[in-house]
Amino acid sequence: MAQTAGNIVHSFSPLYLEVKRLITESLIGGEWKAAAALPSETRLSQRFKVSIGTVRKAIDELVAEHILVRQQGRGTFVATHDRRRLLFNFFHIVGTDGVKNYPAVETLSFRRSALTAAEAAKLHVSAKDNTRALRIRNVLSLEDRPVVLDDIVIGEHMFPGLSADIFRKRDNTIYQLYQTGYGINVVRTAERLSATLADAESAKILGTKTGAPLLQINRIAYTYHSVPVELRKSLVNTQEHEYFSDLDRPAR
Amino acid sequence: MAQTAGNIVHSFSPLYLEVKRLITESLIGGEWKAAAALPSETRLSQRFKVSIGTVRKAIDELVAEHILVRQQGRGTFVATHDRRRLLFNFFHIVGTDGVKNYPAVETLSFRRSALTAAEAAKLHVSAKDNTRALRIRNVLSLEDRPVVLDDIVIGEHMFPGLSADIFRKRDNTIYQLYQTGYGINVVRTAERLSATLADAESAKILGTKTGAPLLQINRIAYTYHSVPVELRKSLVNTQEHEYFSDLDRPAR
DNA sequence: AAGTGGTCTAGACCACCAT
DNA sequence: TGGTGGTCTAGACCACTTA
Repeated sequence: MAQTAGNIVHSFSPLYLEVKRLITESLIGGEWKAAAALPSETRLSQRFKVSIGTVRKAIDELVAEHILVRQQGRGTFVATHDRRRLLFNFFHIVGTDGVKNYPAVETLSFRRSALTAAEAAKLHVSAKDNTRALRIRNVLSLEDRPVVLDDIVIGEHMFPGLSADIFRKRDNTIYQLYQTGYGINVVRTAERLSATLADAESAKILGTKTGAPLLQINRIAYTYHSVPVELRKSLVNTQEHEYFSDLDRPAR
Repeated sequence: MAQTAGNIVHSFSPLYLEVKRLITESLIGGEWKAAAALPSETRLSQRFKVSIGTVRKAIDELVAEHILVRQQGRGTFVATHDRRRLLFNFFHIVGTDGVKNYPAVETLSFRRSALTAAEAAKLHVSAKDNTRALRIRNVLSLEDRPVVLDDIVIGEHMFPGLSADIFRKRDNTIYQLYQTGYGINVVRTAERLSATLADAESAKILGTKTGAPLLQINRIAYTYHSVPVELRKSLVNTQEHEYFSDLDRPAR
């Protein structure tokens, strides 16, 4: 990394991406935990032996990806999965009137069982690892009415010791628990949506009728390097709520 | 704009945002048409009497918003609404297997009628303007099978002279027609999704049964300064296709 | 007052494209 | 070869937060 202008080794990639990679690796390694301040840009530029502008460009990208948060005058921090971030980045349900609210989560069940072959493939778990699945079913309510039925599947190996008790007693978001309890930072999700009909069970839970139309969301949540962490199937009663997709940058 | 470091007037906003604003106004004014090259960054920096870095920062944002496209060694261009961009930025339907294809569009009807009060409000049209609506119904097919039923509503005043003939005979995307034919550049959309049931008419068009679950997408398309341009209601048969929402940056 | 991020400048050089 | 965008540096100064 001891490169100056006119002396770029350039095996392949620009310096700032290399710096970004190093910062990312430190994040993965746990050098800076959730909500912690990174060293100042000046210090980072000394550490990596690059100019401050190069550090800024690396951090720019991590901020754009919502992995880091800058606060002028205070510092640069590891983004946390608090309620605010959930609402802005990971929870895409709003009232038909456009109002966004934080959902109340009730855990209906917490079970362990085998991963199916399809699940193992999506979670990049080798079938011969015999990894088991944690299966968590939650109901999300808005204004005291059930709106979303979530079925979460995570690999047991990534969350050693996670129990129903720990899960229920967390005092923040689920991804916050992943982040602070297991060092797993969800940085991106991919979702596929379709329309389906409520079966008897989901209809009952969501307070609607069998055969009512439901929005189905299949989500894969990823941590750094696009490593899959969680599968989640959501069934949404869209009678009074909708899924919004404003493709980033809400206010321009 | 004759500001140098240490002599910033700073009524309120940073220089690069002012430059961005000026570039945007030139885009709105039609100084650079679709696919046209902007002046080089050097020339722009001379024109605005700022450093090249400041111009770059302004353009950075416009590129992030997909309004401009940079090509190293060639120049910076006004992004066009070609099929490629449609597929990556505005068409969110993929096969259940994840395959993305460009849809074939068939126009079922092209009508003129009054705007409803709700539509006028969403299009920021004053009720007393008596603006009429163009209502266009399209079926989008993938692999020769109908998948999406689109109902488009646009204000007649923004598209003077647009006829069914012109609409049908365009040889590119619909937003391309807006852009090159009427100088209206769609730069952003907001979508709200819900699940619904097919009525007899939509079921027939989409080749499914009455009462089948359909994904409904209500879109508002905006041009610069968040001015609404188009309302679009899409009904999607999600038997073999899905809506994807990968929140920007697909590959990280 | 000291420290942090944010803006702006100026200049050198690299990577890529068209001719 | 000349022009374009892309990277990197160095330094000055502004805006904001904390103490």
